[in-house]
Amino acid sequence: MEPKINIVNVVVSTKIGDDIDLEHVADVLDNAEYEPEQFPGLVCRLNDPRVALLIFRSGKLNCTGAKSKEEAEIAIKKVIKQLKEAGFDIEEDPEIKVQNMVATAELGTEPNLDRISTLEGTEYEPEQFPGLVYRMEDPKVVVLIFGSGKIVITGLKREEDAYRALENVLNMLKELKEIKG
Amino acid sequence: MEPKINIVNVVVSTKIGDDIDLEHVADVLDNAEYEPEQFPGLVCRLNDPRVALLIFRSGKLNCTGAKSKEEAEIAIKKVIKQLKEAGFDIEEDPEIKVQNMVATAELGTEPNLDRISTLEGTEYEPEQFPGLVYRMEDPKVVVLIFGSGKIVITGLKREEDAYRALENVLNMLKELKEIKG
DNA sequence: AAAATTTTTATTATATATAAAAAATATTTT
DNA sequence: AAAATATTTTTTATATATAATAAAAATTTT
Repeated sequence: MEPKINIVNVVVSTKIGDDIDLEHVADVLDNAEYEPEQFPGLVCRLNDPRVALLIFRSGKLNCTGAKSKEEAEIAIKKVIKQLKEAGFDIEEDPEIKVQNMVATAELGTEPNLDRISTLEGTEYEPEQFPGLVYRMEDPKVVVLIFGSGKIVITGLKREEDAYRALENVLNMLKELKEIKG
Repeated sequence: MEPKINIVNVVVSTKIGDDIDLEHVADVLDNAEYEPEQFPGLVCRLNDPRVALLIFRSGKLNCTGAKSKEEAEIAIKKVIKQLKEAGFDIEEDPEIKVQNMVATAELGTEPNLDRISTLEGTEYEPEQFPGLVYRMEDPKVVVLIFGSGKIVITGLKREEDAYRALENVLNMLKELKEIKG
């Protein structure tokens, strides 16, 4: 039985133009919110795919909330189409880079967080936050481990690293004799 | 369609004896916790029915967490049986009084809490607590109204008052034109 | 004399912590 | 004054606590 990894959030960035008039964009994009004194980026929310896009005056763009890089690309294409139709000078097929992914997984056992917290690279303050924070070196990600056995892996650039990170956590539990080898 | 009321908690009180040695009770009752410097009552938790009983030196007893008066009675009978078997001088069939009931219900609409908060008898401080507090005069209960349309009625002595309280809230919404009359 | 202690229960917003990009502003350190 | 961080926003899973409500009991503290 293969360990199951669920990608729950993908953050990507790209560049769709130069010196974009965000006030103008706010008028032509229907789900746009632009409050420059609060944040320099314009926020645009799509329902399908369900994501949030941040567009900056520089032409740089972030997309958050997608379940895959492909989903983020579809969302970005949608916004590009709308902006081109409104007459903006926009890059049609920009290079999209994954900046972060968040994954969830299950350990299949209920770990003793107090025992794990004796290891290096871990932080565990249950009255501040119920999850143990494990900063892994290779792959360079952060894993949140919960008493339920559920874990959250974040800081991912590639999906395959989620499997390596989960393997590392399982091996760590074996060494702590939390799981039979 | 009849409005649906769910009784989620019933608190009852009774008196099962006089001058009870709680230290002794703590020894013979298996799920008992007795920490007199923390609280003068002995706490006993049952799994079936799932309730908590507080027993006091005076012989007075509270039962919380039951879903009905009958469930509370069954729980109390169970504890009485155990205490009698341990040799305590205990009342076998004491009078049980409902002191409080908590009910939940649904309004069937998502109310505007800000508008309701203009009415007398209401308190609404969303950053302190998300529910609006409505102190009703007749029946004398407190209703918590949430933005989801779910409500909590507490301070109930009789189940029928829950229906009257719900009716009152629905009428109030009609007058505020939150619901079509 | 009044308030806190404990127990139960539904309700739900918010805070807590994690990573990452973007750019503008606000502190902080040099 | 200049350079260097920190905060702002967005998303997402995870899971705790806390906020307020009523009621009884008896003890301690205010």
